[in-house]
Amino acid sequence: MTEPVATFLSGRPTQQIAAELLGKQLCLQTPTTTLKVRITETEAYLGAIDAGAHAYQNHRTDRNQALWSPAGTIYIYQMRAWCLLNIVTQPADVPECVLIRGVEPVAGLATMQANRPVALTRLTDGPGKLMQALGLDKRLNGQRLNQSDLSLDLAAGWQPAHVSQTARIGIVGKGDWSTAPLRYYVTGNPYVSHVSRRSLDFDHRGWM
DNA sequence: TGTACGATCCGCT
DNA sequence: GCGGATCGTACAA
Repeated sequence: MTEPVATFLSGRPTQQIAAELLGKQLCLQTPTTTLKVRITETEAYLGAIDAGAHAYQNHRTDRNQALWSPAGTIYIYQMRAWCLLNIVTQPADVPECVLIRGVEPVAGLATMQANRPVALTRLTDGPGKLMQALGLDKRLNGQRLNQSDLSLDLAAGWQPAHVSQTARIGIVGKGDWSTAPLRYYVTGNPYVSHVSRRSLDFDHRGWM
């Protein structure tokens, strides 16, 4: 992992990292092209204390062991028929992460639409959808950002005009953790899950 | 706009 | 078996 990314991911709470990842650019090197996307929606998962997290009470399995690796490690797991992308955010043995729930296409749109032939507005507005559009699966699980085909390019980021903060999606029956405001998204951006089409900013898509 | 349901993998009972 | 950090289709209003 290159030094700027290590610095970005170190020494701050996972909630703050989740918020600041909005607008940052992810790059995926494929055999034929480079796919680029900007992050529009994230969720923070706070490890051992978080009843909504896979690492709750340090519960460790074959599936989630990447969470105990250092910040910058990629954690991908399968949910039903879909794979979901997370970035580990804390030092080794602190199993916190950020789930990437939405991204806005920047480059390689034709490849993404070939991977996922749906309308543009539904291409990457969900955690499983964006993985299908990028053509990713569990093979990247346990690898590291910027030391694999997937990298975080901090220099190319955009700035959200406004960030919305809500409860996480799909965390049901987990007490206060079901309502904790740990989901962050670029207000008005169309590439965000579970937003009504009427509330979108068609001029700037929520960017400054 | 919303609710219901099946697809289909992993971890638990 | 059952349920989950999901998604697409079917169907109702």
